[in-house]
Amino acid sequence: MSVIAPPAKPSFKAQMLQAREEAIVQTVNRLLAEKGFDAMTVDEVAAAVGIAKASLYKHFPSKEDLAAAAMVRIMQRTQDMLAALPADARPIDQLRAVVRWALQVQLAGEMPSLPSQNSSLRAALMANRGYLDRLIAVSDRLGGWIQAAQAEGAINPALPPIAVLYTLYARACDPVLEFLKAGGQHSDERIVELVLSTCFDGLAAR
Amino acid sequence: MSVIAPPAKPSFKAQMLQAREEAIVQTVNRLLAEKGFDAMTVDEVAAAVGIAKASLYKHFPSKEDLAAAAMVRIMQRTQDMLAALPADARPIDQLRAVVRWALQVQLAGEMPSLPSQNSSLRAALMANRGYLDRLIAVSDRLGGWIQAAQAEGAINPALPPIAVLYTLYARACDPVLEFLKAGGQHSDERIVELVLSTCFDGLAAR
DNA sequence: GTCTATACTAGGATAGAC
DNA sequence: GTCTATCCTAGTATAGAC
Repeated sequence: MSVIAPPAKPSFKAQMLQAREEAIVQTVNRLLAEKGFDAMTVDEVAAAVGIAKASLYKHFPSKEDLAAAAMVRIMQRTQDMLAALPADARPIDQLRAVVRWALQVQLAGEMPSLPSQNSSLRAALMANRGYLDRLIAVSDRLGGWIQAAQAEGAINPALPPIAVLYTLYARACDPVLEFLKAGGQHSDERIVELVLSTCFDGLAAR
Repeated sequence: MSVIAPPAKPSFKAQMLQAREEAIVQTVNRLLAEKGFDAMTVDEVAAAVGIAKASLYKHFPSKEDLAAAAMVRIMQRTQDMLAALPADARPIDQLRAVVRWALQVQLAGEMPSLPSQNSSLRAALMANRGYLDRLIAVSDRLGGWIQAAQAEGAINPALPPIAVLYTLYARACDPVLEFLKAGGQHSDERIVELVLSTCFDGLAAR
């Protein structure tokens, strides 16, 4: 141990480092949303960030770790978003707000798609404590609202809560948004409301 | 032109050829459902069929053509299924029957996932007449039922028909089924009914 | 920690004999 | 039309100088 006391604030150099890493992760997040893990190449990431590929590997030991960092980031953003919700709203409204936010993130091109079952990314994520902890925290929060909403009859009580949870996650990455946006006939706000409507109210008329 | 008249029936050799190609396409279809286009390798296909990779390329000029053949096949199966529906049912019931069938196909591991926006497969499909024609035919059929169902108030008339159509296509590949199946808590029949319910009736209680 | 240059591998596609 | 053997590109990862 050094006798010199460490500085209370991170050094300028460390701040630069962290800023660079944040820029990298942000780029990866966007590319994951655009093309998915397999189609995204490390060359591409390096070019977009504006550094050499070898430099990337000084920050992250593999492509999987690179992507995992972006996945941790989006889960963290989700947790932050949940924490910022007004605590006194009805559970069903909390859930609608969460889904609305996720749809907006997706339309902004910032929502990485769900890693497919046998992707090497899936294995990396399931071994990543930072990711798993956040995923569980988010799921617990949503699960609480789901059960509360079912108890007060705002969500169909015949549905297993886990099925509702999966449905919400899936809607956050729903390809329908991409299709509707490509059609170009509706504004982003309208697309969000359409998908929200089909998710909570279904296709059938009430 | 030969003076000899061609045989009215395809030769034994031609039948063998077609049978082999059908076996190939069936294998490709299964692998596309399991892993998707990018993760599926041609080596894998060849091994599963039990022939050399070079032989595959005698039948199909590229990996994209291989996959396209499987996509044409699933669209053809869809058309056949539509043709077999009783003509006198209500439009909403026709739509429910189609989605139920698609969900069953997915649970059977025979539904290739939607090709993502920038996949090389997408380009190949959009240049493939056999695929496009079938896609359009199916979409027209479904579109007719959607509008009829809206006219009689069985589907929410506030939804643009195209949004309903995209939603139905997306549900046919919904990752929720995979998740619920992996959970192992529900039978296949129950999973189908759950997803059908969330699709048509939504999450909110009636 | 950044770079240039390179090693290594997976995977799509082809040559050429039979 | 099937095979074995090979080519070639793309893409992950690393070496080594500064």
